[in-house]
Amino acid sequence: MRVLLVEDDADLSRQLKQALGDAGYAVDHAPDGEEAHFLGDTEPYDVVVLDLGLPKIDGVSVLERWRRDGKTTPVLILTARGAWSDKVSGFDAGADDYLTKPFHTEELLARLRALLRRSAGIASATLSCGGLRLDPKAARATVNGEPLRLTSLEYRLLHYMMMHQGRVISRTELVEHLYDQDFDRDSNTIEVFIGRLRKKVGSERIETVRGLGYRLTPLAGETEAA
Amino acid sequence: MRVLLVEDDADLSRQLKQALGDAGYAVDHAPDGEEAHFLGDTEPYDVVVLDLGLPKIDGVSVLERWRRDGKTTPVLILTARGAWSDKVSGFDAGADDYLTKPFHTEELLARLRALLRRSAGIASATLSCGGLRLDPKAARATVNGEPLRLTSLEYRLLHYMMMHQGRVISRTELVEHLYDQDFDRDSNTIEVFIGRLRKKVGSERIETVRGLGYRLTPLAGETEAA
DNA sequence: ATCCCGGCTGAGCCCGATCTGAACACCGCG
DNA sequence: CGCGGTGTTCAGATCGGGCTCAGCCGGGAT
Repeated sequence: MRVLLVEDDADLSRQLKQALGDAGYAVDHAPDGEEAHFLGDTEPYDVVVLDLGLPKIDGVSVLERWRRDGKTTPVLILTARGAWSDKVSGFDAGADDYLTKPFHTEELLARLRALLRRSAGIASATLSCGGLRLDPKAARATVNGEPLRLTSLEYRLLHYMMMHQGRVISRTELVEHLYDQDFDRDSNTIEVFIGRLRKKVGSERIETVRGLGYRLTPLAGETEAA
Repeated sequence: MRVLLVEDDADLSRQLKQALGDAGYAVDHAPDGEEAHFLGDTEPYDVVVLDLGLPKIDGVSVLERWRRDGKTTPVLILTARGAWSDKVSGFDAGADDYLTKPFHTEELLARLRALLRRSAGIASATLSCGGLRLDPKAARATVNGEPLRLTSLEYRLLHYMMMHQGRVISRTELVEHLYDQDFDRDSNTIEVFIGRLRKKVGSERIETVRGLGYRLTPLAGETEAA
């Protein structure tokens, strides 16, 4: 999952970037509204954390522009304590959730998980695909109850695929959502990781669709229990 | 589906051509307005991606000429960031959608899908013909709920036929929409693929109209559920 | 009844897409 | 500085699918 963090305070930015990274997100940071608008326009984020008090262009305007342009990416806004009106205008502009500063990092992470879940149209907190389970909160995955030992990238790959199971996902799309901005395009890393993941979750669960990408599906005999 | 990509920047062209190809389109590329106008006039594209900043003849003029000549092919224009006026004149000239550079490939693909869907006058995201279903987003087709295992060309063929079901489609038309410019005309590939497709979806669904082409129809007993 | 022509089909070639094992580069750590 | 664990690169092996070919079939015209 890839997140855009829009925050001008350097300390807080550093801290959040660290926390989000630890939580397994690929993070891009924009220190002002201009940069934020540009990045949001350019890169395919899964979710945005947007501070409303920003230099150059303020947060609400950025959000309004994105929505006017038809972007539906879920956005969580950060407001100062007591800045009630900010919160309202933020929602009017199309925010999906908010958090007032100061807040606990944990809470931010929890809300982000909820947003991602909602945006993927998934109800329950843990993702499942046949005998495969993934709990974003604990960053833990199991096959038929057996815990899986996944590396960070393997986990992120699986997470993304589970959020988009049933549909073909191109290598390009994977690269764009697993890594932040600068990444060498023509590399076969994704293929290698798909291979490694297959060894761990069972090859049959990840189907390759020649010329298009990969698709995660429950095994033939498995019933899909939501 | 066949798309004309009009873009002068060599790097971007290569990248987009790749991405569009990956997404299953047959792509022709025109590096300048003259070539664009010629190709658009000559070949039957399903959709056009048109950069407005072009050498020789500029994009807006090309678009204007096409529209004046009565072409209704959906056109998506690419504009430079902040080139507000370009976007406006593009719309005035008859563009169906726009995207400002730089943009994300996925978004381009999504918009193209939307355009194609709109242009075929089909509301739902999935095409259906009796017990046959095709979901372009997931790149997946089913017969009576059973998923079909289709190769890339089989899928494209079926996709095109479903978008024009009920009508006779000539081999020539198929060739023109499934392949890019240079394709050996007197080849029986289409027949071969029609054959393969019949084996997978049921021969009766694809009727041969001798001397004219093929027609995709629901089976006799099937009611067409939209 | 035969012939002709368009259409159908099975087999097989060939190339590029994909996979895979192993080596290499990094990094944090003791 | 050596080590374990990760991510990335590389090169060769493998595999699948698009295309061609040659021969068969069936309908309509003569």
